[in-house]
Amino acid sequence: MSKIKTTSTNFANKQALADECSEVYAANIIGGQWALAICSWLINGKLRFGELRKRLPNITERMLTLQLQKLEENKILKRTVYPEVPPRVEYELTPIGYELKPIIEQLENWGKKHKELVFLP
Amino acid sequence: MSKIKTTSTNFANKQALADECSEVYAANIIGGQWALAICSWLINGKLRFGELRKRLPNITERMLTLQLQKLEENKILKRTVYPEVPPRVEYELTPIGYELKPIIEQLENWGKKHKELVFLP
DNA sequence: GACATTACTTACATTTTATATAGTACCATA
DNA sequence: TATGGTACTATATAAAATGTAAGTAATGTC
Repeated sequence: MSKIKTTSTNFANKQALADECSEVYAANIIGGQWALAICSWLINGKLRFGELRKRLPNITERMLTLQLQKLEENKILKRTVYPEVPPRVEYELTPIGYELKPIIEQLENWGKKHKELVFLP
Repeated sequence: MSKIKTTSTNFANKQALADECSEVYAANIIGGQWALAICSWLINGKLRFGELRKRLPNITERMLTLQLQKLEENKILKRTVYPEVPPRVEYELTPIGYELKPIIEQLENWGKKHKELVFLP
């Protein structure tokens, strides 16, 4: 999809870190700008492309497509195409995708706590 | 520190998402290339600048500095300068920083599981 | 035959993030 | 006076991620 340079230092560093640090590896998978938000929505059940787009008001179709593709490649979600016109495509978390649920919940709690700490006197 | 354009669409989107999604907000804080790795090391106790650098073999001093500054700004870690020559600077997680521990552990477990799923037949 | 609908592609521009390389300040010690 | 160690800073460049705008395919309905 998007072209990454496998000869770059950045690529090498990312690989090396991900190899020895599973938490960094995990963060690389769900760390895209929209990836976590997409997963958060899908935890409540499958959604169509257009439904996701509505729930992420400012996302462009291109970005949504890219993020969904990346998540599909990483086996976080399953894409189902129905042979209809106009097309209908549904996205659903895989089992390993659903296992992100407790992590997302904890991130949410930590985030709320951090916000209070930082923004309130 | 690094200059972000507060007038960009990207910035606006990030803000909007982080505002309504605390998990995305959290991911933005610990999602830097090296940030999570730094936190992972500091969970075991305070470290000096040079010690961190040794533990992250490929990081440049500039990157380490930037990430540490960002983490300090976000109150994830505390920086202590000792008035000596040559200088000695220690970095230590704050209480809210230490609260990342269970998240990091879960991310690590999930990452390991995901690796098995993807890389083994 | 023109049009609407949905889920994408493609080409290109901009913004953000990361790396490379060189330099600085401080002062104790040689 | 020169050297060494530590934790940075400055500037330039490369790479990656994100955004903009336009198009495509398929087919049922008007």
